[in-house]
Amino acid sequence: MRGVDLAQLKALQQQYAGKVVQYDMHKTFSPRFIAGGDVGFEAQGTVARAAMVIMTWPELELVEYQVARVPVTLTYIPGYLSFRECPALEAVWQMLTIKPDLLFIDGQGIAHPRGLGVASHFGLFADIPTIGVAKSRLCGEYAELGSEPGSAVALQYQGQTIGSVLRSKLRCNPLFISVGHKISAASALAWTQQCLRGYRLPEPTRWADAVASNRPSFQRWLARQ
DNA sequence: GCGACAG
DNA sequence: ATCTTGTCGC
Repeated sequence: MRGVDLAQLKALQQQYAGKVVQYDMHKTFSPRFIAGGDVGFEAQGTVARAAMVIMTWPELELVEYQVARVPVTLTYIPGYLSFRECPALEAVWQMLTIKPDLLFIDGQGIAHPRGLGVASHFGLFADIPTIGVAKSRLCGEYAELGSEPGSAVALQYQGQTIGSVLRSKLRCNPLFISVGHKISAASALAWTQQCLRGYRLPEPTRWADAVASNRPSFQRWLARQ
């Protein structure tokens, strides 16, 4: 699962990062469908399992989900996650009957050493607005965060603000929100907050994770269908 | 050289 | 990410 030249992937990241759009293409857009994407692994890490869920806005009701399994081509290397997960995400994306207007991806967007986390990389591929929602930090520094849900501080890296650190839920570790593609930093944070429903993760990401891991919450949803 | 390091 | 039971705190 190696055989690849990291210097070459690094050059690709620098090239792709220059194509990322960090502002709202449609200032007043009101999405009809919002999606969530997540990737898990099985068979001792040799197979990537990507899940994507489609939810209505503003109800945030699950209306479609798909799962794709693809052979892994690269081991996990911090900073190169997108090359490991994008093939599987691209596979589920093709399976979707409904294409979303906005997509949340589990992982960093531009909050990456070279500005190309998986949310940005996949956003360029799908060519739609994407937001990166990571459960931990890859790079950057940030000031102490308030304990109240909703409090947020800037994530800075080399003198630049690359994202926000958001306390989405009381007594829970914060989320690292960043622009994926075709959206502004302010919108990325605002849409994340608008998709919160009492849990640490915004609904799209939470359900994508539930589907990818076949969690009880998803099983109950299936039974009610 | 040493420590950090999305999922 | 994944392997996995109980357990501490609200």
